[in-house]
Amino acid sequence: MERRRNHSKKRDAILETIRSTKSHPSAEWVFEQLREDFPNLSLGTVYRNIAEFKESGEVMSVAVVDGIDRIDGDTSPHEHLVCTACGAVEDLELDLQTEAISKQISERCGAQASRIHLTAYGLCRCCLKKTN
Amino acid sequence: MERRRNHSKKRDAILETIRSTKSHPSAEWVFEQLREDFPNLSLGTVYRNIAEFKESGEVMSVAVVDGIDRIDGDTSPHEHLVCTACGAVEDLELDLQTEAISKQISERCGAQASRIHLTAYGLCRCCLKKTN
DNA sequence: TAAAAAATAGGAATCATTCTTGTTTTTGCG
DNA sequence: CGCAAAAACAAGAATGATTCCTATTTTTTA
Repeated sequence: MERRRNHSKKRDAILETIRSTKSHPSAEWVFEQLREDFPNLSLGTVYRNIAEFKESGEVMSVAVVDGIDRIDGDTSPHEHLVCTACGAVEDLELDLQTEAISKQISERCGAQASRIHLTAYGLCRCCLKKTN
Repeated sequence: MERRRNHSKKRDAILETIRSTKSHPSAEWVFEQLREDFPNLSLGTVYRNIAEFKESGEVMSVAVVDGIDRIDGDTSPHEHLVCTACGAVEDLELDLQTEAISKQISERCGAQASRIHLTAYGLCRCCLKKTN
């Protein structure tokens, strides 16, 4: 039951902004980035479009840091590090056997996993340096 | 700088309730469970104590499902399944090489991971049956 | 038992997110 | 083109989980 979507400059810009960063932004951050190009952009529009992107699978949320949802425009399988000091969310590329994990879940629990998220919590390189 | 903690029946009961379930409850759920034994219990007290348990490492949050924080009184290393249909959070026991993963993170990113969370999203056994 | 410290109840405040409504933009069509 | 229907939007109100505040109660200490 796909609803037809009209073209929208703002929606395109929102998706482009999300895709062009590796910062795993919040809705607020996306909004701030676009404020210059679209002075009358509404934060609600950013939230609404992000929700739609999530439904269509173009964007996924990867973490909730300090109560704020952080999203990723890269939906290919990869993992994340959440820095418990500065709140940064970074990409990881581990050799995670997601197939084997899904199989284990199916066999042991009778459940069907559609996505496997691995999130490491700790100190990013920057914050680790500062503790020395 | 550990603050001295007095003894408190309610705090003990809150921790016991959290530890005695595998449902990975919300604060609200814990509150409801204790309402019978402590008719004048305050939801704020549950939140405050959960926050303290998190700080002391006795409890950890394992997922945010539909905007609600879900906690676990079992802080031993294990993984979770979040059912995208009914919102249940279940324990998994996978053969995850967390040591090797932490090592990879350190070598590739220079970061120091203190916890590795693996969360699978999909259909639990019950909800999977219903889709047949 | 009395004062000091800690914990709580109750309710107000916060704040990310969602919803509502009136307006603007886009699209399809004559 | 010009116009009506559909979709998208701005602005701000509403929601709801969580946190904060303060007066009261419980626990500890001596």
